[in-house]
Amino acid sequence: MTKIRGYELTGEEIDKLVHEPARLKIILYLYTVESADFVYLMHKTSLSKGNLSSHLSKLEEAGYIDIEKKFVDKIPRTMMTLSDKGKHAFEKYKETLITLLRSVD
Amino acid sequence: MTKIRGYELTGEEIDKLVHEPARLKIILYLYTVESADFVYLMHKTSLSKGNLSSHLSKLEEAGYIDIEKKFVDKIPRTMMTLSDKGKHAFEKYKETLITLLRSVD
DNA sequence: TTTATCAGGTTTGTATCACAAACTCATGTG
DNA sequence: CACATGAGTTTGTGATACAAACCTGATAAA
Repeated sequence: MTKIRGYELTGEEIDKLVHEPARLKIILYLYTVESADFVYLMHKTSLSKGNLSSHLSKLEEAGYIDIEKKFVDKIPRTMMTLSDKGKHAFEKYKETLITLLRSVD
Repeated sequence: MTKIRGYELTGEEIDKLVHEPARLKIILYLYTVESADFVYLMHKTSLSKGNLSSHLSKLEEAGYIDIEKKFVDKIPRTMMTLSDKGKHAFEKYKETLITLLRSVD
């Protein structure tokens, strides 16, 4: 851990990928549900299609979610699942943030 | 609370002004310390001068902190204090976020 | 069959914002 | 004086959140 003139930085760093409210919502839902489609997530998070799409791409790039594109009755259906990496990232983030917030008590 | 086709948004909204990690650190320190100068905050948060300065301005604009410029032995000294509004904002943010994070348990 | 419509996404454009480099301005110091 | 140093502020830039416009394939209507 870096030190600056004897002052420490606040322990753990915040994972910005999880921290962003839009993505945090997505992750929260996926964490409990295990698998959800695009439209469901859109309603649950109240994000626009475009916005949701780009956040999902970012999460996928980071390996936090897996995206599987199926066809159900010839209608495309995109299913999102939180990967193990994503789960761990969220759990760590949760720890970090709660600790940080509780540190004032 | 807004509803979209029967789906609810996640209760409380996240205060982005507090949410930003750099500002969250600042607020956390001010919350416990009640009053701190610029240089102290710089070291504690490990932010650059420029960065710290602009975050402080934003917090001041929002009325979350009070900035008082004094001279101590002819050296300028800027003291920051968390206002009541800022305290409440933080407390609400803390509640909101912990609730949100705990909601998966 | 051609045209329109719609569902399910993706790509593009833009406004905002975090951050650091460069600047300001006053005060020591040789 | 010239130069450095401390304490911030302003400016410039790259990243990013968001929505508007676009795309692509399936069904509906003419």
